[in-house]
Amino acid sequence: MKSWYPKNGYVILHVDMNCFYASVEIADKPELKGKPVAIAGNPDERKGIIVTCSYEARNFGVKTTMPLWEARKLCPKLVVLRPDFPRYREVSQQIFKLLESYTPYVEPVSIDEAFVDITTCSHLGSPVEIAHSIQKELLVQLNLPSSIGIAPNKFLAKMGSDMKKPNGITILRKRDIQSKLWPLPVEEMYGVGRKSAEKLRKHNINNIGEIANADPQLLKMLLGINGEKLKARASGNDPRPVDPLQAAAFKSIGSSATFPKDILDYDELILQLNDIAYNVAVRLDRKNAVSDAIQIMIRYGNRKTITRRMKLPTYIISKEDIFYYSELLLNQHWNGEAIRLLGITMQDAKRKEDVTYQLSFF
DNA sequence: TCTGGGGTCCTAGGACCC
DNA sequence: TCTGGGGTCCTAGGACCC
Repeated sequence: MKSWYPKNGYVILHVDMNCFYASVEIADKPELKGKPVAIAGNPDERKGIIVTCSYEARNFGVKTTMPLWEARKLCPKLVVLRPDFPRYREVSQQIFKLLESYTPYVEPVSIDEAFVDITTCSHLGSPVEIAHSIQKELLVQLNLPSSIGIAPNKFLAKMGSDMKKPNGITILRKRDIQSKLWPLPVEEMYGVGRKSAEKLRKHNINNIGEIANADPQLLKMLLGINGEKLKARASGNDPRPVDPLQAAAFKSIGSSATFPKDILDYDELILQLNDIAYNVAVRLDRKNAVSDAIQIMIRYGNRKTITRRMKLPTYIISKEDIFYYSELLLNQHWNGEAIRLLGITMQDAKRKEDVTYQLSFF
C-alpha cells in the first residue's frame, strides 16, 4: 500500500465539485432532485445567462453562459433559480473544512475546487482510498457530488478531475499521459481558451500531444511565455507546489454592474456608482484590505469597454473615498454616451495590518 | 431577446532615469 | 547636427479561469 507513494515527488489531488451552485440548490431542496435545474440571472435585468446547471439540464444541451431564452427553448421544463452567493460561500467553507480534516495542505482555487497535497498521508491509506473517502464524505455529509483527479502535480490532477464527471476518480500518472492526455483536443487543456486554440489549430496543432511535441520557438511566437508553460505541462511537468496560503492572498477587489437599461443621465450614473462603491467597500472590509490604486471600467451601449486607473496618494478603505476617486475618473473619461456597465476595482490591495504604519499618518 | 461578475496574469507602449 | 541601451514604473487592453 505504501508503495503507492513515490520516494521522490508528490501525490496531489484536485477536488472539483460538480455543477456546484446547482448541486447546492438540489441538496437544499430535495424536491429538485432529478430535475433539470439551472442557476441564472434575471433576464429583465439583462443578466439572463446560465451560470451553471445540473446534468439533467445538460442532457438537453443547456450550457454555461447560454442566454436563458435559448436554454428554455432547449428545455421547456427547466427549473431556473437565482444565484444565492452567500449560501454558496457558506457551503464552500464546509467543503474546505472537510478537506482540511485530512491534511493542512489544502489550497482552495475557487469557490468549488481545491488542490490537496497528500504526499505525507500514507497513514490514511492509498491515494485512491483517500480520494474515495473524501468523495464519500462530501456526498454523505453535504449531499454534494464531486470529481477527483490524482496525479504527481497540479496540472495533471486538474486535468484528471475533469475526465470523469460526475462522481469520478481519475488517476493520471506520468506514464498515462500519452494514452489519456495527449489525444484530447487543445480546447480541453487548462490554459488554452478560444483565442489560443484558434492560433494553435491554424498551425495544425490540434491535440495536447501535438502541443507537447511542438517546436518551442513556434509556441513562444504564437502564445508568448504561456506557450512555454503549455508545452511543459502537456509533457507532464508542472513545478507549482500546493500552497495553503495562496487563497488568502489577493491583488485586486472589485465590483461591477450591468444596468437593466443603458444609462445616459449623469445623476443616475452617480447613484449607481455610489452603490458600486459601497459594494467594493464591503468586500474590502470582508478581506480586511486597503488599496492605493483605483480603476473604473465603463462599458458603453455598443459593448466597447474601457478601463481607467489612478494611483492614489494614500491607502483608502472607506466607501466615501472609493466613491470620490471613482467619480473623479468617471468625470475625466466618460465620453457622454449611454453606459451599459460600470465597475470599480481596487488594485494593488494589501492586508490592513501590513500597512497600518502608513495609514496612521492620516 | 444574445453574451454576468469575480478574479489573475501577461503584453506592449510610453515616461523617465542613468 | 540627430540620437545607444538597460532598467523600472505606470497604464490600458486582452486572454483565461470559474
